[in-house]
Amino acid sequence: MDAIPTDHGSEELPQGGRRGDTRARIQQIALELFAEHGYERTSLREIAERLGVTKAALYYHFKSKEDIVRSFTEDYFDRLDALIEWGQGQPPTAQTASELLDRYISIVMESGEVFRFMERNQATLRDSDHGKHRFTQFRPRLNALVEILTGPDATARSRIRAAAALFAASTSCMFFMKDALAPEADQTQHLDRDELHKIVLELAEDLAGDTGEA
Amino acid sequence: MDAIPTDHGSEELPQGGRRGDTRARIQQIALELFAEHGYERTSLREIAERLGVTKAALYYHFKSKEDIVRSFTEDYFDRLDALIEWGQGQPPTAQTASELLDRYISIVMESGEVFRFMERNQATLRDSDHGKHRFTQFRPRLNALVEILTGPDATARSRIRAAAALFAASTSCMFFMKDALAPEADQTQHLDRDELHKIVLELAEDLAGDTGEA
DNA sequence: GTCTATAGACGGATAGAC
DNA sequence: GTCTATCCGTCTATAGAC
Repeated sequence: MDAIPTDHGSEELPQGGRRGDTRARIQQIALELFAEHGYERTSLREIAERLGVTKAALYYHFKSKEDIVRSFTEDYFDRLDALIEWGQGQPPTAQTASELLDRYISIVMESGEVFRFMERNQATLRDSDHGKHRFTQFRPRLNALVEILTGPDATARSRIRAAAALFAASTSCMFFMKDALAPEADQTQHLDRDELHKIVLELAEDLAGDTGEA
Repeated sequence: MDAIPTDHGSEELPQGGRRGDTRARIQQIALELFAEHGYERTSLREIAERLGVTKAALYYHFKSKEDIVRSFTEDYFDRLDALIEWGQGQPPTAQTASELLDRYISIVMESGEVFRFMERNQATLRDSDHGKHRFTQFRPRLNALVEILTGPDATARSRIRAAAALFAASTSCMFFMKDALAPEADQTQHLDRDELHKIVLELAEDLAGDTGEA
């Protein structure tokens, strides 16, 4: 379902294909369990069990538990950094802002479970070893994105609104992509990804676009 | 700084008053560490150390580690439930929506570290024992708040915007209350609570207010 | 590539003295 | 109300056979 970066020559799994890449299966299961029950509450034994192997096998594919996390957050941050770099090279127009938000939403939606995992394990990520490296560093990236959206000399109000646009966009995507509204809700339940993307983009634009000059 | 519910007759600590209530001091330190380093990565030994007592002492005041968490989330959810109940008793007007958002923001801001803790430990809370009880249950409460904001027959778009308003409001409050914009930012840095409250309220109203009838 | 076995550490929690 | 001492479980990680 979600794009797990294979970071080495990956063949297509033939639809539910069991045999294939153990490494990818580890990532998939780990991500799922980390997101659902939390990083620390998910033991390697648990992951191994779900895969039908033993703990020791995991260590053949990853050098540590944290390394598993790195393997899928890495890709996400690479995309984000690419977006920032792109944004910094654009003229500071409203058009640029809209496109930035559009791309940002795409990244969040395509990252699928990865973003959900990060959202739900913030405390863990912030504290972990690789938190000191270049991953998990939300804050500087958020600031960079905000600056692209508002320009360098924006008021506090503008900055807050820009940040809120990003918060709202990503959180909404996460929340409405899987958990949906309510299990028993009757109405137009199946809003597909494109529909959701459109609604969220519009909402983010409303926030980031109003610079308070009225 | 933050309102830690003392849930028994609490006297005022005389300004930095060391001696007083050990129970309250445990809550304070625990909340701080849980929020900063994560619930699971914070051991009771660590908390005890910071207080200059031993682990065993903690068990005199709380029956378990999770019980410490319960002691400060309980109050937060009580306030939220009270807000929901209030909202459900109001006429479904734009005025009600604004006031709901206003009160919601107040709750988040006054909860201080508690909300931050919950945000950063979602995975843990969702999974924990008391997650099956009445705490940590964000989802049903969010749905209730959304329904008050939009009314029962709202479009998916309206609901998403209302939810986004709540997401954006709470996250913005958290983010800009302590971590501030950027450490080295030059401009109007010290926006006080009232100023922040106002900006966030306005932004939330913009989201929740536009029902797409234009 | 996967297994068995185990090291080595640390966690939450309790008993009972003071 | 706080301490010392300890139990027991689980965890990550590694060594080495197959």
